[in-house]
Amino acid sequence: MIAEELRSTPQRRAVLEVVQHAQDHPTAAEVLERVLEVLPGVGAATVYRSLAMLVESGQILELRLGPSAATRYDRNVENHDHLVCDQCGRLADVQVGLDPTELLNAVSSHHDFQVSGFDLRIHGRCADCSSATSPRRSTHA
Amino acid sequence: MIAEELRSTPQRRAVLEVVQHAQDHPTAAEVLERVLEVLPGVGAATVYRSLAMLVESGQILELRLGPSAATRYDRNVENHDHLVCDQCGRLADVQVGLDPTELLNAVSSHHDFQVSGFDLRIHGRCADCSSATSPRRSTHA
DNA sequence: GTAACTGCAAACGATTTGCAATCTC
DNA sequence: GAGATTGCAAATCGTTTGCAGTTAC
Repeated sequence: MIAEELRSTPQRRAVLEVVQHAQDHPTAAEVLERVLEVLPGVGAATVYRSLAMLVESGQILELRLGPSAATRYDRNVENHDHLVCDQCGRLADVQVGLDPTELLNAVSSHHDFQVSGFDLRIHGRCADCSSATSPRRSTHA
Repeated sequence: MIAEELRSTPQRRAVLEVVQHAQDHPTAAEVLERVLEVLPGVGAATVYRSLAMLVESGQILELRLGPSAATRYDRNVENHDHLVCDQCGRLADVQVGLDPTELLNAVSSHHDFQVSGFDLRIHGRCADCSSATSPRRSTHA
């Protein structure tokens, strides 16, 4: 029952570094790619394990889109929301500035649910996809 | 360039029926299971294809949670939000009553993004998981 | 009649896991 | 030195795809 200690290894530091410095929302594969530039030889499994650990400890966020799309990771832990293009799957951060603290508290008591946070996804079409003539197939679902 | 017609088949009707009558948020596998009770012999691929089609035509919603969690489907297309238990992955609908129409409009113009809708996910721990002594591993992430 | 749809099985891609060697505390 | 962590490879699992036969319109 003793809490396992979380060790600081070069791999974990590199993964965190990569995600925190990313300007986009990289997939695990992209994170691996970038980590490899700094720490050649790192295994994919290690990256997956590190990402899971960072998500669990709240240092980064994970975002899933369509059924067969890879999970993406987000450095920004500040309250912010996401713009999701349903057409091409592109992801962007937005600051909507919602503060539904009261609502969340209400939900919490009404539903016997311990709220830890929330995530607002705004769906639609990005500029590029809006201009496309007749959208039909979606990348993300 | 002629729009393909969408045919009404017993399989598609069954899939829609199952999702619309579900009280929970079934995965594709669960939908298949239930469809099989009514239409023995249906193939998994058909269920996946039907679900994708229903999502695309806006008749049902799809929800993805953790990295290796199966996509779940939601019959409720009305504006509503979700309670996501980070511990066991359980999902529940909530009516938070947010109406960020103005915010969304602002986002739309600020970001050159055509908003079609939004999805608020409230994370935390459900009653069952809250009572558990020391939560450690998460089902969904 | 014909194009769309189905079921099957194989293919895929993302993620996870088992394990021996290695490294951190 | 003990136990956590790593890298590799194999295993999983959800989802997609190719194709020949079938069906809806």
